[in-house]
Formats: sequence, C-alpha cells, structure tokens
Amino acid sequence: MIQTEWPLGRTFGFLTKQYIGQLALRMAGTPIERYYFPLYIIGKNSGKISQQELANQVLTDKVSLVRILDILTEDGWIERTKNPADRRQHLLSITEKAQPWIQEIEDGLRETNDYFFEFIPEEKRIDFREMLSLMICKTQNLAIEDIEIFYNRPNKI
Amino acid sequence: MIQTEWPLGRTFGFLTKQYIGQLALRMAGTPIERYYFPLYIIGKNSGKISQQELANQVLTDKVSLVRILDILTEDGWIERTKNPADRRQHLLSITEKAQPWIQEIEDGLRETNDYFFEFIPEEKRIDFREMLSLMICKTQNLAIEDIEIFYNRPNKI
DNA sequence: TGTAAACAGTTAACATTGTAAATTATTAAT
DNA sequence: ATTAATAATTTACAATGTTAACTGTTTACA
Repeated sequence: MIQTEWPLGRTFGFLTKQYIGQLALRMAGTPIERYYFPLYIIGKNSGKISQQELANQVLTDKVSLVRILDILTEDGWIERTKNPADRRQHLLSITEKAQPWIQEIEDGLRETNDYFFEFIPEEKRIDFREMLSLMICKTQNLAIEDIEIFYNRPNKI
Repeated sequence: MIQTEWPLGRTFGFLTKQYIGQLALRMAGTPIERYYFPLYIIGKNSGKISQQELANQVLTDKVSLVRILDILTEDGWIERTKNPADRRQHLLSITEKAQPWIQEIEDGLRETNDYFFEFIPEEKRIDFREMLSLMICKTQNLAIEDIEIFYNRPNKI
C-alpha cells in the first residue's frame, strides 16, 4: 500500500481523517457534535479570550472561525460579549449549559491522543511527540510567509 | 502554542497543510498545477490501472476521484479507455504531454518528503517513518468500518 | 487635536473536497 | 435466464479555506 514515494502529506492527511473519526466516536455520547477543540479552548479561557487569540491557538483562519462561532452560539454553547477595554474585540465565554462538558472534551481529546500513541512502542512515544513538535515549529517559521499565496490553489497532493 | 491536550489530529492537519504548500512551491516551475500524486500513480501504471484501483492507492473516494480525473483529462494529462477484458472498467493512462513530467513529480515528492524529514535528527528518521506507517496500518484495520458513518459529520476537531 | 493607519470582526463570493443516493452499463453467480 | 454485484458517473448538499470588501474601534504621530 505505502510505496517508496508515498507523499508524507498524504500520510498526515489520512491520520487526520482517522483522528476525526475516532474522536467523533469517543464523543458520540455527548450532546456536542462538532468543534470540540475551539469549544474546549474557550472553556479553558472563558471570558478572557478574543476571536483573534482563539484563531491563533487553534490555527484556524478568522473567517472560518466566525462561522464556527456562529454555530456554537446558535447551539447555545458559547456567548460573545464586547470587551469594554477594547470595543473592537469580542470576548468569548461558555454558557452554563457547556460548563459540564469542557472536562469531558479534555478527556476525549486525551483519550483519543492516547488511542493513537498506543499503536507505537511505549519507549518511542516521547520521541515521536517531540519530532512532531519539531516539524511544526520548523515549518511554521520557514514556510508560512513563503507559501501562503499557494493556499488558495487546489490542495490535493 | 502547543498545549498539553493539543489534539494529535490538529498536528497532523497542520502538517498536511504545510506539506501541500511546500509541494506547490517545489512544483511551481512545472506546467502541472494539482493532483500530483494521482497523476504520478497513473504515470507509473499507465494503461494498467482502473479508477477503483487508483482510488485505493491514493485513498480518495471514487466520486472525488471522478472529478479529479475529469480535470486531468481536460488539461490533457491523462486518458480513459475502456478495458476490453472488463468493459465496466476504465483504464487510465498518461498522454505524451505528461510523460516527461512523471519523473519530475517523483523527484518533487521525494524532495518534499526529505524537506520535512530533515527537520528531525538523522538517526531518528527511520523510527519516525516506521511509527507513521504503524499508525496507518493499525488505524486502517480498526477504525474504518466502525467510524465511516461519522465521516459525513462536520469534521472539525 | 485631527487624520491616517492598523486592528477585530463580519459578510459575500468562490473553489475544493467528502458524502449520500440514485443511475447506467457490465459482469458474475446460481 | 434472472438476480446480484461491480465500475463509473451524476446530482445534491455540507463543510472548509481563501480573497476581497466592509464596519467599527483604537493607535500613531504630525
């Protein structure tokens, strides 16, 4: 199946998809159906995080994020309030209804991470984690400004 | 930036995106703009591979693949011919025009892979590759049939 | 102080991808 | 011979990312 020049991007893409499926399976018993990570980050910074800060933390562009936040608001999980200290900003906070589920999301994320890490030998897990972090750091610095203009191209490898 | 419970799926997703950008940069000098990997696989199996076999090799669903092949055909890179041995199948082959670029795609994929691997220490690269392969194999068996039904859900982690 | 630039968020338009469901043509099973 | 399965296609829809334009607010600085 995996050939010599199987592109690494396909490997990452496939694992992304598998992760999404596994997480959905893990969270199936909760009333939350999507946008687990943004909601989790808002929950951990409730009332103190702006949309721009959230966009940076979850690496999602602000336009997509507006739509995600619209849906989370419609579904009653979050609220936007104007920041009195800077009235351009909307501070994000979770609702009462969302409060009990933040920990559940954290557990779900950790367990799903563990689910994937358990496929590799225990003594190599720290290395693996570090190598992924390294790749993210290095490519973040080098690539983003150079290649951003290509992101609107059809993105099939 | 990366927190304790940063979901692994986000890590993979980010690296997928960086890979796409880097590959686009590498291939910018060629007349081919997209669908490098499917075109490469067709080139390596020209006249001998059906759409279903290609879908399996590149892990893309058949509907998306029909659209991709339509575009590759419109752009003059590939041709479909009915398989005389099984007239349900369309055998895929590359055109004369595509022939000189297949090796260039292979080089681009290898160099882009190398670009990412060079971020991690040389002595750990084999391990890293193996761990990724392991994750793919293990999740492929376990997850697909269980979670396929969730794929139509909004897929934001 | 007044004005221009920068920033936060929103909206609209468009392209790409994935999924489901239905359809056509062909082959396999029995 | 008829039914079931397979390969490919088409249509419709949902989700995401990008660009560009826009509103409202704050900052910089002349």
